[in-house]
Amino acid sequence: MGIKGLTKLLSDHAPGCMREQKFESYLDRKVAIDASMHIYQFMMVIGRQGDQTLTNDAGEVTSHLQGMFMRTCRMLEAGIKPVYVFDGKPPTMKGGELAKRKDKRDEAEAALAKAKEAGDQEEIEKMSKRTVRVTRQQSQEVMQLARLMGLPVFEAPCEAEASCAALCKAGLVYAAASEDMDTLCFACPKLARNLMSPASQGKPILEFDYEKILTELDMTWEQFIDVCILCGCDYCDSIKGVGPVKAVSLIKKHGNIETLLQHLDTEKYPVPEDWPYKEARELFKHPDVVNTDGLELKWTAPDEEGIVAFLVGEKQFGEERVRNTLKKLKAAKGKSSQNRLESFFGAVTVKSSTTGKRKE
DNA sequence: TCTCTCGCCACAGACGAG
DNA sequence: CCTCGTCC
DNA sequence: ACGTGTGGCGAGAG
Repeated sequence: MGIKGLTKLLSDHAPGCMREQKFESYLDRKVAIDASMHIYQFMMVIGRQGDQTLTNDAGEVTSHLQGMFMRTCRMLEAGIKPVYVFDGKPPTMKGGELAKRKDKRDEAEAALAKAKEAGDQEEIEKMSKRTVRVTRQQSQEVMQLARLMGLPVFEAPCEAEASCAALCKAGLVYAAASEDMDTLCFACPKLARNLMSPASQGKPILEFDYEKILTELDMTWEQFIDVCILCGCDYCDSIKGVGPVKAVSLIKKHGNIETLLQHLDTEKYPVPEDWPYKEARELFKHPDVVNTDGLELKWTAPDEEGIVAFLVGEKQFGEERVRNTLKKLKAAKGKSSQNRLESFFGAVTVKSSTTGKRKE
């Protein structure tokens, strides 16, 4: 997923749309998150040895729950209020892209089988990462966990990113937190990247401001979408020889893809046959999303016993570990509201930002 | 020579004990 | 600080 | 039962 080279394009042509933010500034902020993407990544990485993952005795994979439980706790601990949005059905337009990926997967599966024969551990690990799948049941388990933790949860009718953008447009969340630049094509007012990286890499949060993108590029929404389609998106092929640089200059010159096509040297730059750029544009402009009319988002306290029953009872997590994690969460809750009060009354005491030692 | 695109590769969590 | 083993 | 994003590097075309 994504628009090829869009990050670099924006930092070249619209640097003002990007702003670094402190992690602390997200205290008490609501953000929409594409949960499916996170699940997918956890499945690839957590508890891996060869092609093994974390499982309970019944052989059910638990890597996704381990990852999501920890990450959700970290967010709540930091005072962030996440909404999880899950992917629905993929748009039919992804067909072409899909076929390609299936081929790649089949290749990886063959390579995996071969590596197993040969007992090549390194190759097994590499290939098994490329054949990861997230089942419907696994997604639903994460939904169940998220609800137990008191978060609002949505199943998007189609792509999760589009619904995240819709929640943001409706003012229900401050930003969509995603690594996927597609989100901006849906006119999402604010996109936050690296939201969870302070722990992993120490990168600051990077915000993209949609209005500033249009202002600095001096383009309309439609023109920006056309640039993204030319750069290369999931919905259709792009023109060979045209990348981010030419995409911007061509749209600046001609205004839209239709006009551009009339002037393009199709000898040098062959346009794909049956190129459905109009349909792609339509998907960005009018995606199928959750209905936000009269919608209210509510966060409630985690249901500790419910979580224990699920994770410990069914999935064989260590009870002490689970309860400990939830305890830390409770403690942090008091602290974060205290911070909020302090800043409300003007007592700006942001001190221990680096090493959070517990108080004596 | 420089610019741009493309293809191939690598990589990806979070915790806590020591 | 870090590396490394473990999480299920 | 659909499935990534990113950066780096070198090749090749213009």
